[in-house]
Amino acid sequence: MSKVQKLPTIRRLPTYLHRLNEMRKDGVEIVATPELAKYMNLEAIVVRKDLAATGVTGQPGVGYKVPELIESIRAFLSWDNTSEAVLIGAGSLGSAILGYEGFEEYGLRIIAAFDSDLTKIGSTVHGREVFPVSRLAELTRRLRVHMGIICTPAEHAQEVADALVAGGIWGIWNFANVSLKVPDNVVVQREVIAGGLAVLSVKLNKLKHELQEQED
Amino acid sequence: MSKVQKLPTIRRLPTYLHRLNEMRKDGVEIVATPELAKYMNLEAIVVRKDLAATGVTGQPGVGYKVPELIESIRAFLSWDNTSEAVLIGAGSLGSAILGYEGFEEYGLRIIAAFDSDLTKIGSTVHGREVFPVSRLAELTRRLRVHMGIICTPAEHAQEVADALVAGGIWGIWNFANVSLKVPDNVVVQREVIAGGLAVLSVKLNKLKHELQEQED
DNA sequence: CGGAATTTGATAAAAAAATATCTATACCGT
DNA sequence: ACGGTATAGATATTTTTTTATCAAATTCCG
Repeated sequence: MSKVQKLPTIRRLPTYLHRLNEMRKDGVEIVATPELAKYMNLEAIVVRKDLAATGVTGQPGVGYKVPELIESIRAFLSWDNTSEAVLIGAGSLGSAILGYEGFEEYGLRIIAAFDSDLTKIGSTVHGREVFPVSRLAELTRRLRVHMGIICTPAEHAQEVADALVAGGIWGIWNFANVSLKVPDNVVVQREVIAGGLAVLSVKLNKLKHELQEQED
Repeated sequence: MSKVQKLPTIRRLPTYLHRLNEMRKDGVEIVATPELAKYMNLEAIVVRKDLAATGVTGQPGVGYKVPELIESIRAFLSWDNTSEAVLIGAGSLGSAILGYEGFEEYGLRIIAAFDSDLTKIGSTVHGREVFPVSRLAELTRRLRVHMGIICTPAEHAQEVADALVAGGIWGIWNFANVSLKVPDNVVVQREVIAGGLAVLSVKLNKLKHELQEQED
């Protein structure tokens, strides 16, 4: 399985997309890189390169057409066709994700939730029915869902992943703080929230040191 | 304000740290890079470089001492002294973050929550009292807190950021889907959850194409 | 209508990150 | 004790990402 290129660009694309959707709603038809760059806290040339990576072209001296940009980014990320997912673990994090309405913008629809807590089963969370995890593999297969979002405690994440694999899953978005073992033909994206905290910590420390130097 | 180096390394460090803490709890005293690499789904040499960046040294032919590694990573990230934070927006995402017990491991203690919902004020969420946002600037200053975690809807994030800045904040961890305007002496780390989804989408698509090629 | 300012896109350069190679050190089993 | 295997660390190389430079296209303003 070969490697995905332009990782940093890919990570930035959803943010452009979100801003562009806002602009379109506001009736903006043309946008130039300096404006997006300012929004993103990036250099304009980074933005230009990112947009070019998706295949659009702009008009020199003018900018890019907002609708074209949106389409190009969505196509590049394969977000032009909504894909369906199941979510496992309807605790506080799972509920937060189920309640987040922005995912439609990102081509994702969560169609069902699973939990091991018997009191939750049969209820709905943000409009999705909660099923018992014992039915996860079966329903994943029957619903022909290709993505699973794991929001369980770390200690149950591997069994959930196994069930998803048994159900024929293609991709797993893993919010549990563990490394999952899956076959080669399944893609896992592990979300490590503390990664951002680490970056913030280092930036803060750097700032602190710079201020101290100024005092000298 | 100069740039932070070794970003990818910094983002990986919390994951090493988490695993190392588990190992220590299990009584493991020595660890070698191949093992960590397997856990991280990385090449061993990446791990060795990452660890070296924090300043530790290992024993050729043996590995690293687990406690030393932990200390080195924590010191590098300034996580050896717990720092305090306030959280704004006690909705589902805010609650999820308040309920996450792993942050102590990452040197972070959330000491208070704020919300604009009058029915929440005075109650506690996962052990933290909820204060009205109107008191955010005042309490931030009085509590001498240096980090704010924004979990409000996007439309209120800027006013919250302004209040934090007024309260003398140093760093903001922003989970709202907007770009915040803050003075130069305040660091913002924006968490874009959809970035991970974008990476997953691209990987999935790549996999799909590779499978199709094999069929030919 | 003309010149200044803006912006894209192409090309080139620099910086950062990942990967490879090699050497010295330690362990393990015999 | 010895030879095979495993590992860290130093150095070098390659790849990826970011940044710079410049020409061509467009707009705006006088």
